[in-house]
Amino acid sequence: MTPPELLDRLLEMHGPQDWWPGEDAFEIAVGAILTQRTSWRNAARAIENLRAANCLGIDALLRMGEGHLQELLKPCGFYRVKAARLTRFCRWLAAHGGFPGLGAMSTPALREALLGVHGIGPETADAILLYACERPVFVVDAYAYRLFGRLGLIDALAQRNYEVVRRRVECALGADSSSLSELHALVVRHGQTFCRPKPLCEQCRLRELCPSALPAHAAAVAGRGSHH
DNA sequence: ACCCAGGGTCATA
DNA sequence: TATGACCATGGG
Repeated sequence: MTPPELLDRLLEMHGPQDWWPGEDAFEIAVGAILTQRTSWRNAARAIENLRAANCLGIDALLRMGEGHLQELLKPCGFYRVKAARLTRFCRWLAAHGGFPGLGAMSTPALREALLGVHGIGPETADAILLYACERPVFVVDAYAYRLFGRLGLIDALAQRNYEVVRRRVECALGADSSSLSELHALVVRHGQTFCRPKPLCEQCRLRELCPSALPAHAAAVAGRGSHH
């Protein structure tokens, strides 16, 4: 199974996902930082706190005290580190002239610059690049490692290598930001519904994606018959 | 009382 | 290089 085929299958199963949930580029970037190892539900609560406090903007966010910011971020967890990360990102963004100022940078240069901001790692950087800047990069997350690994789409040796997985998908799909954003959104959706950390009986769905995946578990499911 | 969630950094071996 | 600890809240 190739990434384009996977995209087609996931689209059939779940339909278009309409990502990223965010009004503008800045809000999308804020969400990318706040949802680190955190459910979107909780990240959204923190974003709504910022909006209600009229602080969902680069200048307003930089003007408020760190303590106040931490209070608003509490619902999304890790609120002290996330307040610091958000502040550092805003300072960096302001120094580059906001999102319009980023347009002059090439995608590789912009990616390196984002990775240079303390608290922004590969996944957060790529989420900002793809969904806020609409650059053609693929966002690799825990769901992607899990699903790709179970599908045998990536070899076992490279299963935890971010760059290897990212390059593989980007080469297969091409520099098409809409396909790349749709695939990442679908991988998340599929992971939240069917591709759980610990295999459950919904692996029936996984077999639809790749009949040769998980032979042992597939056999167990077949032996038990259909659930649901 | 567990496990999980749209990561990243730091200390240690 | 590769694990483990840590950050912290909310839902199932």
